Amino acid sequence: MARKPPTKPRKNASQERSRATVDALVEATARVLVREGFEKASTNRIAEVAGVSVGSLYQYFPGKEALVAAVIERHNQEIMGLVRAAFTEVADMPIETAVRELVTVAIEAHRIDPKLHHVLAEQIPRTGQLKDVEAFNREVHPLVRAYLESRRKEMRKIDPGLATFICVSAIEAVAHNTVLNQAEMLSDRMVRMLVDETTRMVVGLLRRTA
Amino acid sequence: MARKPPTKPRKNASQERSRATVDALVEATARVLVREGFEKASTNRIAEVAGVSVGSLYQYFPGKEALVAAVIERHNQEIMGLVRAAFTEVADMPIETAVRELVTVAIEAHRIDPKLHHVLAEQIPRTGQLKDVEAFNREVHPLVRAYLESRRKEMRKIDPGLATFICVSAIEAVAHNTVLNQAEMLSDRMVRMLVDETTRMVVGLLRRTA
DNA sequence: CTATAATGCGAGCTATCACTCGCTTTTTCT
DNA sequence: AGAAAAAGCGAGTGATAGCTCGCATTATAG
Repeated sequence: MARKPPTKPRKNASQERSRATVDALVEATARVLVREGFEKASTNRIAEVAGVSVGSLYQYFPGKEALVAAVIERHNQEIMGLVRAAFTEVADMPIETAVRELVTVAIEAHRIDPKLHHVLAEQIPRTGQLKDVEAFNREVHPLVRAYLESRRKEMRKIDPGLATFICVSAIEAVAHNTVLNQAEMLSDRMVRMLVDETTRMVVGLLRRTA
Repeated sequence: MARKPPTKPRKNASQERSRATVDALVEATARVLVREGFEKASTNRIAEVAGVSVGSLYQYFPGKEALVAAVIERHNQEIMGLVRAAFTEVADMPIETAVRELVTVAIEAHRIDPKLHHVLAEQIPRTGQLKDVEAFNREVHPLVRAYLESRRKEMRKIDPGLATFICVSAIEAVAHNTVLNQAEMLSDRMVRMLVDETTRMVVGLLRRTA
C-alpha cells in the first residue's frame, strides 16, 4: 500500500537529516541574497552554496519564490519577536514612555540584519507569494491600535484607526530610512536625538495638549 | 569619410520619426509594467506593444534597464514638477500653512499615476542604474531644509538636518501608504482628516510651543 | 539481514530572454 | 533624380535559469 509517489509531494521533512537540509537551504538563500544579490540567487547557486543538490532543493521547495519566502518569514519572525515583547512591556505605561520605547525598538528591529533587510526591501519584487514582504505592518497595526484605545484618557479626540495609521507609517519610515540610508553613520548620540525628536512628534499628535 | 558605424551608437534620435519611436517605447514600457508587471516586461514584449521591432528598440536603448530607467525618470519629473511648484508657492508662508500645503501636495504627487507608482515601488529591483528609484527624496531634502532654515524664528531649537530627515520620512510614508495600501478607499473627507492630523504632527515637531 | 521507504544526487531538457546582424524602407541632401 | 544617411525590421543566436527524472546512497522496519 505504499502509495506515496516520492516525486510529487514537494514539502515534508520527517527525518533529522532532511530538516538539516531545509535549514541549510534557507540559510544559503539568505547568504546568497546578501552577498550576491537577488539577481544572482538562482536555484542552482543556492543549492551549491548550501552544499546540496538542485534535486534535493526541489524536494522541499516548489521553486525559488518559496525559498525567498522562507527567508522573509524567518526574518519577520525575528522582528516580530522584538516588537511583541516591546508591546507587552509597554502595555501599562503612559504614552510618552511607551512611544519612546516603541521608536527605539523599531530602530533595533531594523538593525537585526541590516544587510538582509536591505536586500529584502530593495531588491525583492513583491509579486505572487512575495506580495507582503512587510507583512508585519499588518500585525503591528492591531497592537498599536489596542494600546492607543487603552490609553484613550490621555489622548486627544482623534480617530483611532487614523492615529494608528499615521503613527505606524511615520515610525516605520524613520526607522527604515535611518538604518538603510544613513547606513552606519549612526553614533549613539544621533540615535538618541532621533528617538527624542520622533517621540516628540508622535506624542504631539496623540496627547491632549495642556 | 562616412565613418559612423550605424550599429554602435545606441542612443541619438535626430529625426522626427525616431523621436516618436523613442516615445512609443517609453510609453509602451510604462503600459506593460502597469498591465503585466515587471516580470513580463521583456524587451520583445515592449517592442511589440510599442508597435516597433526589437531591432529599433536596441538602436535607442542599451537594454531593458534603460527603458525602465526612462520611465522612472519621466515619472519623477512629473512629481518634481508638482513639488517644486509647491515649494515656491509656500516659500513665504508660516510653518503651519506651508506644512499643510506640502502634505497635500505629497498625496497629490503619489496620485499622479498610482498604478505605475505601485509597480515602480514594489516590483522594480533597485539594482544597477535603477538604484535610486526614489531619487526625488534627494532632491526634496534640500528644498525642505532651505525652507526650514528660512523659518528658524518660528521654530524650536532642533538640528535642521534631523528635522528635515524626520519630516520628509514621515510625510512621504503617510502619502505613500495612503495611496498604495488604502487604495481607493479615499473619500475626500478621509483625506482632509489625514492631512489635518499629519500636519498637526509635523507642526508639533517643528514649532515653538507656547 | 533484507526490504522498503526516505533522502540525496546532478546531468541534461526546455523555455525564455536579451540582444545581433544583414537587409529593406524612409528621409534628407544636393 | 540620385545618392547617402537615418530609421526600421525580425528571424535567429547564445546564454542562462528553472526544473525533472532515473539512479545512488542512507536510514528505518520487519
